[in-house]
Amino acid sequence: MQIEKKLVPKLRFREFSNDWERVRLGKLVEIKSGISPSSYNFSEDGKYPFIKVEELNNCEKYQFQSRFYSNSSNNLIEFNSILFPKRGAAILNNKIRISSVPLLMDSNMMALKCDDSKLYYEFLYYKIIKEKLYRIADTSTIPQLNNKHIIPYNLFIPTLVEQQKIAKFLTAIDTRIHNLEKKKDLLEQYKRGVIQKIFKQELRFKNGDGKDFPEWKYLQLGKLTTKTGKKNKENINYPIYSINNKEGFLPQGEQFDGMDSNERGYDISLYKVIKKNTFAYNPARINVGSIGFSGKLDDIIVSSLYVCFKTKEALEDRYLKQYLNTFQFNKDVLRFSEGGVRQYLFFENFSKIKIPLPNRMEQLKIASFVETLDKKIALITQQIEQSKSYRKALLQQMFV
DNA sequence: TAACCCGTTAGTGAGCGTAA
DNA sequence: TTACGCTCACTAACGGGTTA
Repeated sequence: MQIEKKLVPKLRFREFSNDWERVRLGKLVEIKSGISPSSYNFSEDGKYPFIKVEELNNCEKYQFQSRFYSNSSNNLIEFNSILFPKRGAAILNNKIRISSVPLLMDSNMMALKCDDSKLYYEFLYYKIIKEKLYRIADTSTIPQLNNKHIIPYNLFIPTLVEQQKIAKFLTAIDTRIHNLEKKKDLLEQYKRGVIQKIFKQELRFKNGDGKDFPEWKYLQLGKLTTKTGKKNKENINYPIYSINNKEGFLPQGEQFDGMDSNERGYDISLYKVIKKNTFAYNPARINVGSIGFSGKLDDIIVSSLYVCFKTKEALEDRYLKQYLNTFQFNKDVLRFSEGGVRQYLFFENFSKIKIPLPNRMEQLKIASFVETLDKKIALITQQIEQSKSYRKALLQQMFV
């Protein structure tokens, strides 16, 4: 006997009980593709924002920050349309947004305008987020989505009232995530401001007796650090690490598509061995923040091009770690970098950078203070992740 | 014939290797 | 140590072919 699949989601509001209806998406939406920017005359007083795939990275569900505006109403996308990329890797990243105003868009994007009497646009928005664009798209060469994928796509929908209720519930969770992200932004801004004040000595700590700490010295990093980086001459299979500008030290396999230099057949006997509590940076990338601190990582190796160093007794690692994130340090990196097409900061010039040096007790006070802010930021980040997991679970269970 | 599709090329950023 | 080139991933944009 064939058991008919019940057409209702696992998780549902109590007041609804009807089966969901199977429909073809093509019958409920108007599909629009964007067109090439060469078709528009952009001007500062243009009425309509022009959105490219790139803009989807830095915008929120409804908010866009366009760099281009045009008065052309050619191929205008109505507000409350669902926007997403139709070509390229952005499909894999599932970047879906809703237009809050009429706008223009690039040829690599697509928009769906719902028939409001049958399909609530925010319900469709969450449905596509749940289904994921790449599952609908062709992914043979460059991922792409066309009308042929949208028109025959079958989905199950409840009544309009239930659609709205589901969408509003999920929107409330999105709002919570948005507020937490805003809070995190503010805290990060505050941290930047406070760090600036501390290093300009507009804000000073007192010692345990409530008295002022001694005046700061200003010393070159060459006097406060020692270059390290013994070669892996014995060709030992130490774990191989990279350093990137977001996470610092990172297993190289994670940075490069699951393959590290050893697996690629490179000569790791030239690599440098990193011990605990060592700083390392890429001299061609330190200008974008590619510097890391090994902390508890011990006996790992990095590419021969990295500059590695340890701090001397007068300089606390925790203090230096915070100072490396300051505007002043980044400014000095640019000032002391050399080169033609590409800028480099090798140890010789790195050593010339002067940094403010409080006594060790004050360095630790400063580090502890900033680390407290870091902990708060980490806590909010964790709350954001939890909310996102909750949202993901709901998306799985509230749709058929 | 306009709209759509999609192959292709150019450009950019990030990270690393290696010859001189 | 230094400078350049390579690879990979990604986006922007053009433009010729196809389709409705």
